[in-house]
Formats: sequence, structure tokens, C-alpha cells
Amino acid sequence: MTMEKITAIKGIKDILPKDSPVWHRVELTARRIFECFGFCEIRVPIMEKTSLFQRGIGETTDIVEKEMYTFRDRDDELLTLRPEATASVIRAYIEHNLSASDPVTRLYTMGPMFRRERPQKGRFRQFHQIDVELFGDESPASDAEVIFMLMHFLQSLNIENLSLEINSLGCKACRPVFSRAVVDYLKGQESSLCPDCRRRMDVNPLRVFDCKVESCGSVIAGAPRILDFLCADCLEHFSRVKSYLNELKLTYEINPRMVRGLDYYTRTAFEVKSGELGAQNSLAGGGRYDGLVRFLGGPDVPGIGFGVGMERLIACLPPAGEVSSSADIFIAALGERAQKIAFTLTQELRRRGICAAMDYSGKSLKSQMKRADKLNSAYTLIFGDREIEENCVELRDMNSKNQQRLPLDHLLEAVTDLLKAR
RNA sequence: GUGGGUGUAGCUCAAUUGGUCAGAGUGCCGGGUUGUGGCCCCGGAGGCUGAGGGUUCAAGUCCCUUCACUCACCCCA
Repeated sequence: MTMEKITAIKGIKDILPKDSPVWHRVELTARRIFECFGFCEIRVPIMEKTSLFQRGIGETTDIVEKEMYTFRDRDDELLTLRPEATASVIRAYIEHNLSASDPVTRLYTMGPMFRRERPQKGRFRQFHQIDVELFGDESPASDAEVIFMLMHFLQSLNIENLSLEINSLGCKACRPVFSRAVVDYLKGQESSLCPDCRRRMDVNPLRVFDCKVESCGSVIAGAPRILDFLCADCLEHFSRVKSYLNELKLTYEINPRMVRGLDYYTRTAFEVKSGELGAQNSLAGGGRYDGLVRFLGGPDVPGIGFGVGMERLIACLPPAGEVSSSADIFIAALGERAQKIAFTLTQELRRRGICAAMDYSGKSLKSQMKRADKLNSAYTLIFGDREIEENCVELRDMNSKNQQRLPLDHLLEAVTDLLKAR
């Protein structure tokens, strides 16, 4: 009888050895570029008090209402696995008074996020995000800069088929006016709306704009547009953002129907989509959140940021060839005496930073050679009792098949020199 | 939470109307060279056909249940 095997949790994936080189490349590219733009890494916990997310993301959002992994700690405190990073970063920013040492703070972080949704293509319950936040600068230039950096990052990874959409969501002065106008408009045509949208009217009327149902689409087409309701300041801000983007030669589309799912966004909102993905085609999204830091108990500092979905991003990357483990040199030893020498030699080489490999199972030379080949080793060292008697070893160049004898004495130095010289 | 699709070897997939149908390729291990890799040849291990029940002389194949995976809605990265 076999034991039932334990599998990973639904929607939570392993990143296997063959995939990690891509992840490394993405992470490294992000670090390099963001740091060039003056951003520093901050690492925040993956767990927070539930109230942080309730307040930071919004009580009525889907995330908080039904997607959070929340549990009671042993002392009865409610904790939550983070569904996004912004709230945590702001919490840390406030908690450590980062605004005191510099009026403008640029931070990035990356790691796993958790949302309990039904998995599908490009959507997981544990997924990874690269997150960027810029605090203390309300200038439209910072909006444009952050968007530019995001696009530059994506383009550096040779991702094609990208589209950038931007919108302005207004501020606490003009958004409520717009919101009311939308509700008034929709009330007259409730019968033409899908059930979801009728529900949205109460919960979050702006979300109706996102609906893909055709009948709703025609209703929405005639609805008031946020851009017509922006106050003078917001209008000015938006127009300057656009002008900066034009200066930077970024192509974008204005999508007046884009409303982001998180309650805290103000003014600029943006989203990058890819044609390479399925229904979940949003690679990155972000926007300005000028009231949020204060709302979470900090100083009245403006902020703007974005998140990039790493799984989705990697799915857009051109496929990489399979990579396996590799070695600079393989040591094939025959017999106990040779194995013992080989063992020490292997570890010593590794201590010197050389990727040496050997096999402990005492298999035939043929098997060991196959192993050396599989590991793609440049050289193989071969020796058994015969060589030990003669105080030498065979060194085989795996590409040229040339084989030479090396004295057993000072072997470590000889091999180190040989490989360091490559 | 609601729909659709799919579950056969580690992986990718075969198996006529239910009737030697449990297979191939690949990967893994070994042999062909009693001490020399890639190519080639040969051999081997590995599956209660997702699980449970039912129909039938007979079920991978039909029916029911369940689970898993997957795509889509919802929502978002």
C-alpha cells in the first residue's frame, strides 16, 4: 500500500530548477534599472495585521471582502498574508519615519503575494510581484518618470506586444461628483445592465466601466466620462503627465474607462497589457495615491507606485532553452583509493570556486563519463589504481577529446590554474 | 462562488463500434568497450488507465459520484 501523496496547495506553484534562471534574470534586471533611477530595496514581511489591509486597500474591494488569507494568531490577533505590497511598504515607511531623513523616498520590493481567487491562466493564489513606490513627490514629472521606468524595464527584457494605458481618476474633490453623475446616469438604464453591474452600482459604481458584457458596453458608451469631471488641478496634472510622456516618446492610450480595483488611487492610473497572455492580460498596474499615507496614520505625503506580476511577465518572455546543472570539471575515480583522493580534491576545488563534480556510487567509468557529459563539464579527470601506482592522473578535454597525463603531486594547484586560466 | 474542458509510465501522447489494450516516443538505469562521454544498437525498471461505485460475460472505453488539473466568468499582477 502506498501513502497518499501530499500535493502543493491549489493555485500555489513551485518554481522548478529549470525555471529559476529566468527568475534571476528578471530580478536582476529590475534591481539594476530601479537602482539606476534612484530606488532602494525595502524588504517587508509577508504577513501583517489584518487591519492594515482593510484600511489600506479598502473595505469594499474584492480583495478585502473575499480574497484574503486571514487567520487568527494564537493570541487571537487577526493576521493576513499580504495580498499586495503597497500597504506594507507604507506601514514601514511610516513606522520608521523614512520621510524624516529625506522628503522624497524611492523604494522597491519584490516577493510573494497571496489572494484566494479561483486560479486560471496567469492567476495564482500565491504569485510574485515587483513593487515600486515613490513617496513625497506630487509633481506630474514623477508620474511620468515612474511610468517610463516601468516601460524601460519591460522593454529591457525584450517583451513585445505591450500596450500602455493611462487615465486620471480625479481627486477627493472631483471624483465624488463624477461618481454621483455615473450613478444618476445608470439609474435610468438599470434594465439594460447585467446583474453584476446592477450590483456594482451600489458597491463601486466606477467598476461598471470595466464590464465586458456587450449590452453594458453600449450603456457605458453614453455614460459621463471622468475626464470631463476633473477639477482644474487634476486636469492640469493629467495634461502635464501626458506632455512628459510625449517628451519621452512613450506611446500610450488614454482609457477613460480604466478604473483600478484598489480604492486608494487618485489622479494618474496606468496599466500595461500584453497580447501574449490569456484573459488575465494585465502585466503591471499602478497609480497615484496621494491621500493614502496620511490615511494610514502617516504624514500627508503623496505617493505613486506600481506592481508588476512576475509570473505574467515571465510568461511573456521568449522561451529559454532548458538548462541543467553543470560543472567545470568532473572527477571520475575508479576504486576506493582513487575515490578517496577524488573526494577531497572535489571539495578543495569547490572551495576555490571551481564547479567540480564527481559520483560517489562507484559506477563504471562509462557511467561516470556519461555523467560528465550530461553535466557539460569541460574537463574530466580520470584515475584509478593504475594511475595512482604511476603517480599520475589522466586529464581529458571533453570537447577535443585530447587526453594528457598530469602528475598526482600538486594536482589541486595544476587543476586550479588550468581552470582559472579559462 | 458559477460555468466549460481534461485526467493512461517522470514528461509528451497512442489504444478501431466496450473484446490480449496496457503501448510508443522521450527521460532514467544497464550492456555493446572486464578503464573512456555525445551518435548508433540492445536490454531493463517504471502505470490497480485520478479515486470510488454501477451496467456488462467483458470497462482505459458507457453511466453516476468524488477529487485533481485546466480555461473562462468575477476580479486583478
